[in-house]
Amino acid sequence: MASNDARSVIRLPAMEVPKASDVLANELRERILSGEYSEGTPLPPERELVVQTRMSRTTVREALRILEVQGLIRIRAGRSGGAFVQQPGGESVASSLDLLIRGRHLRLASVHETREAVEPSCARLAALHHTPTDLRRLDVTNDEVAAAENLDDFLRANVAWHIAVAEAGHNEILTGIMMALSRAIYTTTNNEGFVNEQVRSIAVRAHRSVTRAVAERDPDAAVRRMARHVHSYAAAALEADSRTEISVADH
Amino acid sequence: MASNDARSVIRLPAMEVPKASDVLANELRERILSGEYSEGTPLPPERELVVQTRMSRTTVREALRILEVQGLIRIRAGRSGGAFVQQPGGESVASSLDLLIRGRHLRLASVHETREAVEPSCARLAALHHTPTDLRRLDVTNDEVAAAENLDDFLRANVAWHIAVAEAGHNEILTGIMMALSRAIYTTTNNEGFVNEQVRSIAVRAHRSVTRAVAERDPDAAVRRMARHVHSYAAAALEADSRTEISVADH
DNA sequence: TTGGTCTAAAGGTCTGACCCAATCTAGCAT
DNA sequence: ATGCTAGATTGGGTCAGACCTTTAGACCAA
Repeated sequence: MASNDARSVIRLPAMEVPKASDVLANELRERILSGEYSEGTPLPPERELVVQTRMSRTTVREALRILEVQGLIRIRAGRSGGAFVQQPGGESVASSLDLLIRGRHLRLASVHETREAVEPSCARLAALHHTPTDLRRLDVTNDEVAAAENLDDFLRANVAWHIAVAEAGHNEILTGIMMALSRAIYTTTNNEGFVNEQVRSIAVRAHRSVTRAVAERDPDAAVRRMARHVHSYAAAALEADSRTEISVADH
Repeated sequence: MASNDARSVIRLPAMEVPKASDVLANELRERILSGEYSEGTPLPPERELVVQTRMSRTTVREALRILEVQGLIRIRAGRSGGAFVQQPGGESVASSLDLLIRGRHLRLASVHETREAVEPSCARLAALHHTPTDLRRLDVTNDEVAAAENLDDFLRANVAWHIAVAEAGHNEILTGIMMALSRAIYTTTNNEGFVNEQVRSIAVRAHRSVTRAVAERDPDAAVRRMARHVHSYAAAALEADSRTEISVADH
C-alpha cells in the first residue's frame, strides 16, 4: 500500500452506495416533509412511478413501504386507491416509543419516571393554552373515569383523560410522548389488580383538582397537583409490582 | 340509514384483512420483542424464509423492510450477510420525533417547550443515578464546548453535553427524547447566528454549575439550574427568530 | 329499492431470473 | 512457509412480467 502512494495523487473518500429503494424513499420523504404536497395528495400509482423513475416495481414498492411505516403516506388498495400523503402524527412517535419500551424490557420505573417528568409540564401548558372545548373534554372524560364499572373501562377512560390534558396544552410533541407512555402504562397496569375502589376515587378527585387549576389558568397549581397525582399513582403501581419487568402486551 | 336499522338486528364489526407481509412482520416482531432472540441473532436467509413460510420472496422482503425501518433488525448484504436482530434504541424514537417536527413544521416554541419540560428532569435523574464515567463525560464534553472555535463545533459539542446529561440519568426513554429534540434544535439554531461569544461563555458556565450539582448528587439544584439554563437559551433563541417556523434541514 | 354483474383501476402476491457484495478458499508464485 | 490473487459461494438487491384481490362505479334485473 505505502509504495503505491506515489502512483497517483488522486485521493477519493470512502463512498457509500445507497439502495435504490432508499434513494426513492428519501426523495419522496423530502418532498413530503417540505410541505410541497398537502395532506391527502395522491402519489402517482406504482406503475406510473415505475415509468417515471425507471425503477422496477419491486423497488418502488419497497420505497412506498418505507414511507408507510414512517407514517408519511397511507396506502389503500382497490380502485381509486394508492398512496396518499399524510403528515406524521403523534401515533408514529408513540409506536416507536412503544417498541423501545417493549424491546428493551424497560423497567416500569423508567416509564413512570418519564411520565413524572413530562406530565406536569403538560398540565402547565394546558393551564396556559386551553380552549373551552378542551375544558369540556376534560370534564367529560373524567366523568367517564368516575362512571367506569370495570377495570378495563377505568383504565381506558383514565388514559383518555390524561391524553386530553396533553392535547389541551397544544404541543404535539408532548402529546405524542404522552400517548406512547399512556399506552405502555395501560398495558402494564392492566392485570395487576392494584386498582381498587379507593385508588379510583382518589384518581377522580385528583383529576378534578387538576382540571380546576387548568380552568383557572393557574399553571403553578396545575403543575403541583398533577405532579402529586402522577407521583402517588406511580408509587402505588410500583409498590404493586416491585422489581417486575413489563410483560409482553397481548396483541 | 335510520329506516334500515330494523332490517336486521345482527351487527358486525368492521373487519380488517391483514396483508401477508404484515402477518409475517408481526410474527417476527413479537418474537423479537419477547426477547426470544438475543441481539445479533441472524434471521434465516430470505430464500429460507420463503420455503418456511411458503410466501414469495417479495412478501418476505417487504416484511423484513418493515422491521428494518422499525429498527428491529439490521440488514447486511454479501456472504454471511442477512438480517440480524437488533433491540430498538433511542435513535428510532429520535427519528420519528424528527419526522413529526419537520413534517408538521412545528413552531420552534414547541420544541423548546418540550425541552424545558424534559431536560430539568434529566438533570434530576443524572444527579441521582450518575456514575463516575458519566461525570467524566460531562466534563470532557463541556470542555469541548468551551474550546469550540466556530459555530458548528459549538453546536455539536453543546448537543453532546446535553445528551451526556440525559444518559447520565440512565433512562433510555428520556435519552431518546432528548436526542430527537437536540437534533431538531441543532438544525434550527444553526444558520441563525444568534450564538455570539457572550452566549457561549454563559452556556459553558451554566453547564459547569449544572455539572457541579449533579456531581454533588443534589437533584433539586440540578433541576433548578438546568431549568434556568434551558429557559434562558430558549428565550434567546426565540427572540432571535421570532415567529419563524423550522426551516427544512439540509440533508 | 335491492341485489347481481361487469369492468376498470389499483394495490398485493408470485415466479424466476440476473446483478452486485462480501467472504472463503484453493492454488499459485515467491 | 508466506502471501496474494482468482474463483466459488452465499447472501441481499433489482428487474420483468404475470396473475390475484380489492374497490368504485355503472348498468341491469327482479
